[in-house]
Amino acid sequence: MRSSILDAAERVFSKEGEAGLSIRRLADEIDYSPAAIYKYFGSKDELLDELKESFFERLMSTIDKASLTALPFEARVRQCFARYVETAIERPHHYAAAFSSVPDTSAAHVPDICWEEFETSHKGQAFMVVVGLVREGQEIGVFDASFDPFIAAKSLWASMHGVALLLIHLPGFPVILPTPDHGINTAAFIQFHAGLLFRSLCVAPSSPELSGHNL
Amino acid sequence: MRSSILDAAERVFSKEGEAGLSIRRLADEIDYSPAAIYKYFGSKDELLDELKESFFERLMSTIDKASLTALPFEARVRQCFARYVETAIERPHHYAAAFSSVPDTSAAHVPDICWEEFETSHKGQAFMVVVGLVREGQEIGVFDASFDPFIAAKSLWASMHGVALLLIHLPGFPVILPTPDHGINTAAFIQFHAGLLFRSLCVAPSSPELSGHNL
DNA sequence: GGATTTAGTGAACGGTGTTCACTAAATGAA
DNA sequence: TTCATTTAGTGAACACCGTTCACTAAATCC
Repeated sequence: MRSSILDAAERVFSKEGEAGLSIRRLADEIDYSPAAIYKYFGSKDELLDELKESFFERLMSTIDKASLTALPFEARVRQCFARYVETAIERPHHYAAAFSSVPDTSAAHVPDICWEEFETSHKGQAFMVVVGLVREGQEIGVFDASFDPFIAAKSLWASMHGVALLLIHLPGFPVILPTPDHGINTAAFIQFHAGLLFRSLCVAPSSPELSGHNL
Repeated sequence: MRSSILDAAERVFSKEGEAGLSIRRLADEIDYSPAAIYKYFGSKDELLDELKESFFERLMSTIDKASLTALPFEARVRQCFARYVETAIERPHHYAAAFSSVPDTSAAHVPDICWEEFETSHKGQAFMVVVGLVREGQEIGVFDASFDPFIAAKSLWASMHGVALLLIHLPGFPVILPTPDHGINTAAFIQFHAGLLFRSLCVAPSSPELSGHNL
């Protein structure tokens, strides 16, 4: 029963996002009264959180798996990057909704979320994978060792995040360009961006042709 | 009258975002009936679009002004980057809302928005400023000339976007870190990220100390 | 079999965006 | 000035929304 609610919610949310998902419609879909849902979920937000959580689990395991392949270092970094963005845009509503709340600025908040809390979250685990990659790159001498791996990882994460969200929110990005010559498809753009990020951490960046990924 | 509605909307939206902004509350605030608002705006969305539009005008003129300063090239690029992100997080609800719609994937959309349309929008103009910076860097021999300036500009934009949104949505980012040594404030993080982006386009990247901005 | 917990309901409350027939005031023309 | 017409603004309603709560009916336990 509980899972049939979640299934219906997942189905509707994937297709139409938060806008299309109402308790009443959900109840209709599973042939129960709206009030019935509240026997299994405290609120709509609680239900939504569960959807997002299970999506983040997928996202997390995706990037984790990508980081554990036997590929050479650069290819592995690119793989992580690409899989992250691909998974995000695969379920645009999930990814966008997971970063949709704007915390109240008026509250005098000393760090609202502490490290311990963050570390155990799926976001935190995925973040640590990136930190690990930066460290690895530094250890094998490919990345400049003077970067703080945590701060560098945050930059990388922010950058991936930006690509994912721009692909989600801007239809036609990255295709639209003044002349057709500049056209580039999504996968190629992700690779281009990954190359740029990799290059930004290198001691002596590779050539901008980006390891043979011609555009 | 029309502008008094917009003023009230701007006031409420800045503080509480889309969640706190209802037609009825707006009507209350300006001592008119809810229906009165529909004499001046076709719908709530139309009203919201006007708020976002005027915000994007500010954002656009901010980055434009930053790109026209007499600073040396790298400092100017950093300035553009920083001003963009600062302006975005100054009005978090505006910036986040401007990128909140998830287009319907089911629609078989050939480019939903074409270049001509994009070019004349404020987003498009800001984007062209970035393209111009990339070109300038290539002309003076600082940036690698083999990058397509349009594609590179998209990467830069996506990256800025990601930093802005992560700062908006994640309270405590970029502060939270496992040990206090790794702590970094927002302004410093923006500069760090700008340095990384600059480096990623350079022919021979500067040292990772990032031109003296110690962290 | 009787008491008790549980699943599920229908109706309501207060909220939302939006519409529409309506009034009352302002405007223009004669 | 007077009458016609446009305009600004309203109140009530519609169809939604999330949520609550007294309530029934079935299942469970002793």
